[in-house]
Amino acid sequence: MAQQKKLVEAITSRDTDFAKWYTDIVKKAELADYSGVKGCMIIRPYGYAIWENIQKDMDRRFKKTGHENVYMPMFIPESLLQKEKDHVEGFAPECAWVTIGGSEKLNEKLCVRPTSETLFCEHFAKVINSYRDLPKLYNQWCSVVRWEKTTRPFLRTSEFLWQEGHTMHETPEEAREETLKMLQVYTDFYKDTLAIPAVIGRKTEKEKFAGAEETYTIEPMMYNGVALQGGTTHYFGDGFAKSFDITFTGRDNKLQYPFQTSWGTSTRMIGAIIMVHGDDDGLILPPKVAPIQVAVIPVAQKKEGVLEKANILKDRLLDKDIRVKLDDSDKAPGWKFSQYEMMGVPIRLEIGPKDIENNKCVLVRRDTREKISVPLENVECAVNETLQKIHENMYNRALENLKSKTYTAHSHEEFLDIAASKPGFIKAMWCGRTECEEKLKDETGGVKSRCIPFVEEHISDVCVCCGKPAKNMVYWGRQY
RNA sequence: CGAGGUGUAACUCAGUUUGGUAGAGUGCUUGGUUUGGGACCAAGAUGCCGCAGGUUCAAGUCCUGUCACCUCGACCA
Repeated sequence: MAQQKKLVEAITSRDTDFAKWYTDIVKKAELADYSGVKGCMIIRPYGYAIWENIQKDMDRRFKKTGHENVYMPMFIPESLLQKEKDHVEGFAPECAWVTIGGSEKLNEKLCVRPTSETLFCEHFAKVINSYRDLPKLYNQWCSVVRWEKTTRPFLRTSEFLWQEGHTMHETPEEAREETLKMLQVYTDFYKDTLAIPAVIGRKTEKEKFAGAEETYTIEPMMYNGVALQGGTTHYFGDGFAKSFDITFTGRDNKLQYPFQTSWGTSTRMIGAIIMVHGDDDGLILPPKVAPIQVAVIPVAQKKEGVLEKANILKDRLLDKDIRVKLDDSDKAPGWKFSQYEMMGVPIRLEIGPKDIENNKCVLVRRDTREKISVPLENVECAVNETLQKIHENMYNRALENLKSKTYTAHSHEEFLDIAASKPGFIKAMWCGRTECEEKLKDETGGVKSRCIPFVEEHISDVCVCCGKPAKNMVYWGRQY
């Protein structure tokens, strides 16, 4: 019992103070550290390894859908950024500028990219000449800078790592299809790799991306009922193409403007993993991105044969491409148990003299804490099956949380009541006017429209705010 | 940008009221005993007290300035 208490003291309980719990985990699981520049973080090896696994998986999905990786410069000349009016208005407040090179003041100041639409457009203008050059399906892995006022590790940092896809198409239909296709790629990735369910749909006029015609979003719900915009895809029409004078000769031998999309996800996903899956004992990592999938903990490791058996176990799992770590440091086993739980390692294998005697080892699941005795000859099989089960259980648990914290508001009064008392998503009808969104946000102290889902339910005939005829059913909620 | 808070060992912090040898716990190093849920004994190492000025015989402590970070708001594709 005394031991148990110590464990709990290590991290703030997530029900007591979710924000504190979050930063405790980031630090104690060694995901990231603060740096000397406000809002910038150091992504530590363990955190970066998660990002590498995310990258690997996503990149495979991008390649499979025909995309190529490129790299654009990190600086955008002011004149280039200003070519598209809505875009520059949206981003100007959060740009960082370079005004001096060496000791010389620059003739034109350079923006450190907050996103790369303008750079891609400038390049597209050069390389797209004929319908035969289309589609262009590009993606870039890089970091971007947005001068944020309030920052939090992974969720909102001044500089963050991300991928941004930029594509050009011959027709609006094809570009729209791409926009939705990539939203689906994101949704599949969240579900199949991160074990995170989400609400997906279209952003309202007020919430859409600067310069976009349509913005789509994937909105997972954190444990505490708060939404996180987990990824977005945008359909630009030919707006940027016209601003940047990107033209091609069509099949009809006439000059035309191509249709454009962009889409992005960032290291913020690591924040989502923490906040969707974690518990009071620390991180719980989805097996597919966990840098360590199995921690082998020898017990009484100085006794003859223990380390030897543990090493054999490790090698056998390595042979099956399982990411495994054998911890043979001289820390006490109990310390190691807690440590790997804190770090969210999906499976722990304990092996000690008692096990060896019986030709077994103890397999412990991080998600349920269930302990299973496994015959040594079945280890590979048991581990693989359990990893799969953990993934499914994590997804189902998160889905249950999302469902149980989604409410329906039939009236204005009910909307305000839910917003005040129940953290989560609210489904409610909306007339389509921005002023109603603003009013609801003011009245509730921050509840905003999340998205208009692809399949809308009919809750009532009128807007939950103004009582005028309703156009859409909207998901509402607070966000990070 | 507003309000509040914090800067002292690797970490968490005490010491600041009332100026007088730089502290504790954890961690780290070495040796030994241990090992199935954060072990124990012994011996060690570790300081620009955020930074810059000032007052004083004497400053972690008082004064002025400055920088950084944290929390909460406002803002945030």
